Amino acid sequence: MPELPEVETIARQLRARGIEGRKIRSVEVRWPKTVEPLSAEAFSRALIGATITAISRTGKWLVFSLSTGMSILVHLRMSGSFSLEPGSHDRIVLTLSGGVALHYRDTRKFGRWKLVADPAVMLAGLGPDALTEGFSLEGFKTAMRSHHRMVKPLLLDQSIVAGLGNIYVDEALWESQIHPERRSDALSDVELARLYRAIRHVLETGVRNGGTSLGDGKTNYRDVEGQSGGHREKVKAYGRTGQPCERCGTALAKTVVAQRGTHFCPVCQKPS
DNA sequence: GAAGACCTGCTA
DNA sequence: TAGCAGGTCTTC
Repeated sequence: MPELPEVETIARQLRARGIEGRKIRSVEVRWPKTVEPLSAEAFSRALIGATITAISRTGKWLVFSLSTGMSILVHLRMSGSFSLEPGSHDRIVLTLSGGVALHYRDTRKFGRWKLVADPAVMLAGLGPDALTEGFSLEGFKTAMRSHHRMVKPLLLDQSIVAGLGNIYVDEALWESQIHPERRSDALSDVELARLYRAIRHVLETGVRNGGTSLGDGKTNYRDVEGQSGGHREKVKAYGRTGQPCERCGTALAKTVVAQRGTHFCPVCQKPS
């Protein structure tokens, strides 16, 4: 569930809650498959005594830098979240100095924690993070034109741009009025520029609003404070099937593109 | 490309 | 009860 804005919100909140600078006193791995590539025991041993020196984000990855020189890369996948309070579905619990406990919660158990010596190696397969300088209009145009693929699955491909997921891709395509099944190399200069701006805009707006969560069930995205994110009212396309397009009033449609639910305006976002 | 795997829980 | 979910990887 979490995409770039949700992961960024979590990183900021963990920093604001003073997780940086704390020492790891104990580690409880309740779902061993969450941890890679070590066994739960070896993983725990490697963490105990280390201090979390910094928390950052690249694409959808959270990076915990440790005083040992190692880093923990955390990918939340579909249902991962963090809390300072215990809850159901806690898969890893870190007890930190100062009486703080960090609870990693993950209902569906898809999330992964990787202990690595050099995060750059793991993150090397990613394209530029969508909210950094490295994500340039020229680079984006080149990447899109070097493939002959439908634009939606290409935007979901983290090696092109890192950070987009199903919600924000639908939002960016709606905003730039591009049909999700258009071929990436058939987009005009103007369309690519519009898409580039839309990507940055929807992600920045998502971050500003603290992320997006639809519905109310507990499988939805939650930030560190347990909140569902204020961006849900701002969504223009995702999950709005049958509701009027804010530009033209046409009922928004839902289809499946590359096995992903896809929301779009059949009038504003014309195929080919 | 598509389909299955990895998982659980909510909705229709 | 079947179908669906914000992600990614593997195997056709």
